[in-house]
Amino acid sequence: MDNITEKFKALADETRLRILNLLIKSERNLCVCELTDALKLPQYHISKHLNILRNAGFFIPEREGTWVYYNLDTSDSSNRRLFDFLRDFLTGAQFINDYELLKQRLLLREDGKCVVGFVSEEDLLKKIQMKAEEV
Amino acid sequence: MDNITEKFKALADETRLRILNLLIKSERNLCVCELTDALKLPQYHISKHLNILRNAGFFIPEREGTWVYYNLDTSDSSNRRLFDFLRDFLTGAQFINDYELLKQRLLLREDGKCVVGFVSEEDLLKKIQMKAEEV
DNA sequence: TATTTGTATGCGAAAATTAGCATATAGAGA
DNA sequence: TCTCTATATGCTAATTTTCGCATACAAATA
Repeated sequence: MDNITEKFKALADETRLRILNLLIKSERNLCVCELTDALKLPQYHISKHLNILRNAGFFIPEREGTWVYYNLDTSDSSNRRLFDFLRDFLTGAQFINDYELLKQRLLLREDGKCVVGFVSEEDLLKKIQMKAEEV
Repeated sequence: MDNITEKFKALADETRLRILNLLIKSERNLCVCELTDALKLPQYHISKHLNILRNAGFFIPEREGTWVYYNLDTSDSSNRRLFDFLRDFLTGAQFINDYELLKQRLLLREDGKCVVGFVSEEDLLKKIQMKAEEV
């Protein structure tokens, strides 16, 4: 299969576009549990789609302890162009909502790192409030 | 399904990328028999994929007698961006070969219109030669 | 109206993809 | 070493997509 065909096949799935949406808009690496919480899908579901995107050459994961962070691979110029292209088109309500939830979830990071595991949406607000009170 | 997801699904097939490749590079409308001959696939195969691309909003067909010409819809700005993007990435050997064959096939046009039906690759050279001798 | 030709489509089989569940792996810490 | 937590994967069923064939449709021509 042609390389570009494989890339487009990787893009032809709503979950995978939702994952890329979060990585593109947040402009930072994200760990699996953050993605899982933001998209509210089973963790194995996220892991599998991440693997498909990785095979298509969109990113290389980095392990840090038990956490694995996914970064967009912007060293490749065709990837950069594709991500720029995507950024302007991931405008649907779903994509916006996902990113809003992710931004909340990222408030729980400490020193730029994820320090909690899976957090349900209802626990998220409580934790954020607790964190705010700590300071 | 999100609109952009549908567009990417439409792009996630080698035959459909090969069709778009021909329309993008030739920068002109193409009829079904020209596409069929250039890609050397069954006519029903081409028609079905054309239909999928049409539903994704990439073009609107125009009938002229029994012929149907497919044009890229460049009135839509997101389409234009997408086609520009694609042009630079449809560089595989298959895409180049397809376009070379199409260029040959287009030599049989008269007054910018397709006037023959299906032509096998071996008949193509003969017809081109006959045409050259006519003049 | 009958025929020819270019194009489109209905339908079942085959192939590819995705979802769901259970479970495995990897690393940190007790 | 045992446990806990974050992540990955094997397997099967379900869903979706594609293929292949036959045939239908549309327009031109006789």
